[in-house]
Amino acid sequence: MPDRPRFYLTTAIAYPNNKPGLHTLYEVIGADVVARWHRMKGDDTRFLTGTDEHSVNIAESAAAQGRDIREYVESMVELFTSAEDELLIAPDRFIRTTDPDHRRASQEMVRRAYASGDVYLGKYEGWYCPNEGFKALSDLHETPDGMRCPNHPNVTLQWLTERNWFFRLSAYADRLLAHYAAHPHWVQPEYRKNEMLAFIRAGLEDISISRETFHWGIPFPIAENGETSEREDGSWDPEAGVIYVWFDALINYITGAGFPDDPTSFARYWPADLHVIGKDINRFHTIIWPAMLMSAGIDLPHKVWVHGWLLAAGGDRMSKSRGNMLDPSDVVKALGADGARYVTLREVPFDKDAEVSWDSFVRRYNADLANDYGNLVNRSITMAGRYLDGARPAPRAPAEAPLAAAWATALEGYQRNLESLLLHEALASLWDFVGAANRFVETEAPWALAKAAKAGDAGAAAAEVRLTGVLGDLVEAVRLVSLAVAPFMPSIAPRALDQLGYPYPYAADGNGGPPILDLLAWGGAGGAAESGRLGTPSPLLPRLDVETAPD
RNA sequence: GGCUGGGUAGCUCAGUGGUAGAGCAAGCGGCUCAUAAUCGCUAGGUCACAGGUUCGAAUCCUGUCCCAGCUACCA
Repeated sequence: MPDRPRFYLTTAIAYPNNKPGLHTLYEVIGADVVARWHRMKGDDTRFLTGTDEHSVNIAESAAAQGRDIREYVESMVELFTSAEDELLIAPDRFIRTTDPDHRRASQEMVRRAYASGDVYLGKYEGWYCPNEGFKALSDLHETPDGMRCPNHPNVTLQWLTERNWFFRLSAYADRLLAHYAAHPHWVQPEYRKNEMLAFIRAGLEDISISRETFHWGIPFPIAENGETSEREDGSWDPEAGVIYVWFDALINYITGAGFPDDPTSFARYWPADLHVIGKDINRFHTIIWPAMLMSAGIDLPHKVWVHGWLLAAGGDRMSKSRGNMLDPSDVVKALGADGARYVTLREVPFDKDAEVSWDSFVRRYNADLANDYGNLVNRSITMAGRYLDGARPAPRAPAEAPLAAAWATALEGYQRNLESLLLHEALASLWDFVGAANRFVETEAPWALAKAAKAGDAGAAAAEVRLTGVLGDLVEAVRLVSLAVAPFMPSIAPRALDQLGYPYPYAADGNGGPPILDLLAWGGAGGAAESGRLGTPSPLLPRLDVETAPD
């Protein structure tokens, strides 16, 4: 379907060293919502998540456990794919840097940079921890006894020099600044862009892009003499070393689009519309990565969105070692996958950090999902079913339905905020409408109308008409909200539609079905709207006991 | 240390010169369709602190205190 707009988005690939916490998955949940929204809009959507599996630390962790690296990595990656499954994350591809096509992509990018004259042989010098390898200066402490690594305070560090390939990042400062000037919104939020601009203006140094002290990585494709390091039997000369981190990890975004094996796919999906990343890797994505692409003659992604973090009480960063992280499995167990997705994205603004806690999640779930939305669905279907004998009432025309105007406002805000990645604001817009629908019930008091309709007096017929109209509007409101929120709550949406007696036209990942904006018009249920019967009401999002907590 | 952003109701935050706002949590009342739900009302703030400009400052200026981010090779 070449006519459909395409939308390609990615998350940062995860480093599979531990079972992921909810703070790690936050980015993937947010990106999954965006992907589902585009799929439901009818865009040809490609969504990439994955794992970054090469590093000396991974190799050493495997060795420490006496396990084969590949077997070890398989087991670690499984933790990530199963966590994504639990949270209903639906990537079109889960890319692994150990995938064969990724190796080819990474090597091709090195070759291109070399061909552009941006790769040269030099020396990397730095503090070397015998237990851990080269250490960044920022990770070390200076003590009276010399430099020490925090993980091994009793080990004396050595200053070592290693032969290394370098990438001429320093040559790209002006071109990067020009790109920032020509595309003022390409890094968002704004303050994240400004940090990078300040960094570029301060001057860029070249970066090393190979290592010869460890071998768990993609073979560096170029030998010292500038020829290929591939040998006649197809193996790679270990003397050439391996590609170091950024020319490996960052490449995944183009591998995932089809580079270099599938030029047709690559032309279709690249440049990416959106990279969603965390603030800790901003520099790599908005300085190094664009320079690498420029060197290779490849267009730059349209937008990089830098999100913040979930913080523990007191503003501490979450981590396994601090013991303050939320286990996604616990949250899913308590709130359901839909509830976990909703509260995470509602409690944490997608452009800032926020403190979260088990209590704040439960409070948000109960207030928004159980009380406001879930109860609205339940009371609406119960009343319509009881007062109209199960026939689904049709909504009134927009001009006669007070809720239709409120919906237009809500949908506009929802869509605008969703498209600009303010996911928390998008939900707030939708929930304004949920509030309006609950107030509408109080104002119209369908139970009183139902009584009047049965009174058998002069007003009964009018009351009957009004009752049907009110309930029709209400049922329509529930349909609209439930469908609109589907990117956030992908398994609740079809259940809500089913209780309303509507079919759910989308696949589990949001593909297929008509463009969602058609269905989100007031009265826009299409052929399915014309007649039908209501399903059986059943609480979708049961209220939680506030005492519920893990452990 | 330098640069940037921020400190407003119990909690999370909006509010950039003109009588302090929202949501949640709390209290009271109404209603009964509903998941002890929902609707309405109430309470609660010397807007970090100290000066200054102004008829008037949460909002502008100066200083102080506190917090966060950035300040290059970790995945």
